[in-house]
Amino acid sequence: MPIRRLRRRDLPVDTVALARYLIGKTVVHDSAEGRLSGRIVETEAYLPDDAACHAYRGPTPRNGSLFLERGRAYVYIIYGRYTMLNVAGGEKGTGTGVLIRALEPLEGIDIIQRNRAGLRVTELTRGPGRLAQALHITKGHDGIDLCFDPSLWLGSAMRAPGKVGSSVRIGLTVEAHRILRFYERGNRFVSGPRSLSPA
DNA sequence: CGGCTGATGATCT
DNA sequence: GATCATCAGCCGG
Repeated sequence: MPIRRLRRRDLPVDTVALARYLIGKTVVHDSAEGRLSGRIVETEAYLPDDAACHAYRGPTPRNGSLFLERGRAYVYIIYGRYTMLNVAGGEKGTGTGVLIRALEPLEGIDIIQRNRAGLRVTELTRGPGRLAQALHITKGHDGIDLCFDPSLWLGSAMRAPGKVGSSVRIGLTVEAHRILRFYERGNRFVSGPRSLSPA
């Protein structure tokens, strides 16, 4: 299966549908060191009526990318050190998106490991902070168009996704009951406690 | 494996 | 000044 760039019209407008759609798809970073890529195995949806969504209280300098057309990257830093990659969703101006929570490494694992000595392969891209570090994604990518950017982009599935499970989202203190997290069942690169992600 | 905790700085009020 | 869409390290079972 050759990889193909996802077009904007491929992306479902509904954010929950987008979060499910992205399972199995590919994140590609054609970096100066070579191609770094991974298969998306876990996502979370953040909705307009959702107090956990960064856009919930309206636009600010940080969250502006969530209000762009779907397929734009929303990249921000949490806890002063971890970078989070999101895909903006919905119609332009809505303020909604999907957090990429875990990847299965595809290409560039040697480059990734060179910078993360001592970490097991399964730890490299398990979790949103880790995957951004592994693929060398930085706040400089905030706002770029993942449907057109030459360096960071979304690709078609290299392998068809397995069954998709769902659960509450991880790490939230508000809206903690909503079932808006999606993951590929049985995939060992999925983050969080095993009890949240039954095969 | 699961649970707990401290680190750490950008962001917003 | 408070709040975090997290993680690594450490400990117990």
